[in-house]
Amino acid sequence: MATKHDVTIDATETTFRILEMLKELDGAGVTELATRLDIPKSTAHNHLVTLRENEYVVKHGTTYRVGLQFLEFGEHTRNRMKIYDVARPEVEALAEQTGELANLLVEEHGLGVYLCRARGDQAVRVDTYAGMRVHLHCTGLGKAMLAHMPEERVSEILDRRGLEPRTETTVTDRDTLEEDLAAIRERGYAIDHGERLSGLRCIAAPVTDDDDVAVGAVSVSGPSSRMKGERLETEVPELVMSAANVIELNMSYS
Amino acid sequence: MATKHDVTIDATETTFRILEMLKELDGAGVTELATRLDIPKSTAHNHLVTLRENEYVVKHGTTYRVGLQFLEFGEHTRNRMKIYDVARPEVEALAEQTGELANLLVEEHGLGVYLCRARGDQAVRVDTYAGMRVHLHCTGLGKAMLAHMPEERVSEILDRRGLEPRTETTVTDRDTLEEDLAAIRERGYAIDHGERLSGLRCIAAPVTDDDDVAVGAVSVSGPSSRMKGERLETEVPELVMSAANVIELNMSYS
DNA sequence: AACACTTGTTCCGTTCTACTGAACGTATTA
DNA sequence: TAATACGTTCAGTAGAACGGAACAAGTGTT
Repeated sequence: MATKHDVTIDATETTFRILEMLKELDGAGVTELATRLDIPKSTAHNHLVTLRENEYVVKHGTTYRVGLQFLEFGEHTRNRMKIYDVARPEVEALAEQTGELANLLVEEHGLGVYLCRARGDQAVRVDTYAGMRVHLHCTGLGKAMLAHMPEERVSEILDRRGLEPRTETTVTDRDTLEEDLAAIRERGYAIDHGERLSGLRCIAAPVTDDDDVAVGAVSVSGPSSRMKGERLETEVPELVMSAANVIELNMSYS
Repeated sequence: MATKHDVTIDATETTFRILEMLKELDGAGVTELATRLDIPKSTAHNHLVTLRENEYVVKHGTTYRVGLQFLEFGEHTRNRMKIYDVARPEVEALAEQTGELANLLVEEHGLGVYLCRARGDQAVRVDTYAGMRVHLHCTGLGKAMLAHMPEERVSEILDRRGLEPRTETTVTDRDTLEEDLAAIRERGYAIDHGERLSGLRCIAAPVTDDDDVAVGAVSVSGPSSRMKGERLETEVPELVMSAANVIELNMSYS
């Protein structure tokens, strides 16, 4: 009898499995897709034809690729987010003031999603890009947000996404994380000592709504060699918190 | 017997119809979607549940919205395009040199897709954004590309997409367009006298591959008041063409 | 130049599933 | 409290997605 009442639509799911695989492989042919996903060639083919006719996929010769329509989708939804509109200039200002890399993160489905980033003169080259998803527990940005979420939501997220270690400094223990979050609430900003990428320090402040619930976070990150002493303790934190503050104000009044 | 052999998958198509509608409405409830798309509530609901479980859609209270996963998709595919990598710095340089708005366009499914843009100090505020799709015949960028495409491909595109007028200066006649394209080939760049947006002039140069087929185009656009005389005739065209040239070279060798 | 191999595409029968429309539960408003 | 509007659940059925094999088209090899 399988699973009682599963309202989920299989055809749609295989379509997206195909799209994800196409993205991962950066283009592929029918046969390769079919074998990788363990579906008949004809099924893969039908889905690809459907996607192409609706202009979500392009076909160069014999290989199919993900099309740019998704860029339209993504850009469109991002542009309609108020926090993006408001925060972008502040993130750019942060990058310029510090010379480092500045980021904006929001939460979705229990994961962090980078909305935008700006590079200062000295900014490190790291792997982050707009749209990228990360676990919340292993970034300063994520911890800043977790610190300002209802307790039940936090444990719901941690249950679902776990506390996988990424580097040697990643917090993998629930109690330790809880202490960390308390400290963040106390001092107003979060620090990340290479918890996702070793050697990269990150200072992040939450952006909260009127009920003090996080709707996002902004950060400045740079190499440990530069992020230390007075700069790490007061200078950058103050800039980041003030940026978050400006964003909060502009979110309320407009 | 309906339509002989239609391999297209209906479920997938309704899923995307829902997504498009969600995008258009900037979020909606089950009932609203169902009535707008003329499908049963339960159908809409099932699709939405599927989309949410796969994290393509978010649900705030009673309204569903398009999620940020598509941003990931779009950004990812854009970043993997060589022309984007190569052209972005050149587009930024163009914006700085001219103080105006600079753009990069590619073609997909017979439409132009903006890949990136950069704003100079004086840059006008227009509606273009990355991922946006436009008809090729009514922009300088599009005409620059059409001028360097196989004849059959051009007529295929025009047949499919038509020559809809957007402003009073839009070229709507096939022969006139053909003359226009010949002139573009001759002089090396395209001019757009407010053919998509009145008052906006645009100078665009094609980026071609080794076979002289367009793979994209770059442009500078500004208000007619500033784009005239020497600047319109030689200064900006030279900058744009030289940028296109640099991009072509960097595309071949790397 | 013919062959073997791989690719994408087409075909058709069958099973399973996506759709339907009504009923249910729940929240919001009068 | 009643009534409206909403999202959600339910079960039956028509029909569509799937599966496997056959076909076509191209590629590289012998």
